[in-house]
Amino acid sequence: MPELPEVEHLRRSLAPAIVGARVLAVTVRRRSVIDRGSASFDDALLVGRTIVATHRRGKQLALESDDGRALVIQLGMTGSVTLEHGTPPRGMDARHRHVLWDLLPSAASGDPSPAHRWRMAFRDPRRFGGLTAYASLDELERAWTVLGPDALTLTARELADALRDSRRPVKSALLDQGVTAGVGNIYADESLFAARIHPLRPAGSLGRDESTRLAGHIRRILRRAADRGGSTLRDYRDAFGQPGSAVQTHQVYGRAGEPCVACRRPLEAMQLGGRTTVFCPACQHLST
DNA sequence: CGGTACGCCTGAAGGC
DNA sequence: TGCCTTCAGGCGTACC
Repeated sequence: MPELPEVEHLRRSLAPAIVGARVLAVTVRRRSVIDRGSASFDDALLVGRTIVATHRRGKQLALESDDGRALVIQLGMTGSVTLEHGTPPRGMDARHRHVLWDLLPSAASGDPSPAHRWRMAFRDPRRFGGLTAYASLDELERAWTVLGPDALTLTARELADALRDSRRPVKSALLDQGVTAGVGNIYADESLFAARIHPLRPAGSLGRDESTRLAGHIRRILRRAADRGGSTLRDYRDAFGQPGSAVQTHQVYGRAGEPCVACRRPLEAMQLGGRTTVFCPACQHLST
């Protein structure tokens, strides 16, 4: 389930290959995954344009074209973007490959013969993800105003400001993309465990030292996971089909009933806002 | 405001 | 082996 580290690693693996590349053509297999606004499919999907940059805010990935358009890719639960040269890798069953771009890398700009073409594929079996087209970077920026500060660079002050005056459980606040963008179920549990804060703690009850500690752990855990290529539970793959290894560093997620790495008592699971939440009832405190 | 539930979707996994 | 149920959860929306 892609969260910020998975999207950031995908961006890093994608960017060197697609920045500078020209979109020669696009194949749309399933129109419903695309929100193109008033644009045509070709315009929305950057046909004929050169990709000049990649951007990311939270879990959203954006491709910027040379005419100032932006295409946002959201992976949802099971989305992936892969780069292929020739035939698609095994396991990429066709019915979930919704959009295919034929790309001509900048290095081959003078020779558009098939030997130099790459194909970028958006695949998403469950279709919780999708593509959204923006006619300008201003429009993209406006859309992103609903997102809080990016979790990878979240400051203690930003987190404290966002949590203040809120009585909802701190984990619910972390999952709110308007509080900070990029934290999902896995890294919310991991960050709260690292900070020794109980998921049910009212967000506004965190002391200054606690919110500072929490912000630090969020940044550190997300950065390390991104550097490890993200958490591959089942679906996640980077642009070249490689899984990430961050799962090995998880201390609570997926470990309910197993001993806490700190105190050896069994980790507990509960439902919070419909999400499975794993925590250590001994190490993570319900009050200051 | 917050919380709860639901719908969207498919595939993996477990029970029988 | 195969059928059925349950679970996974990002995100938008309805409703209390």
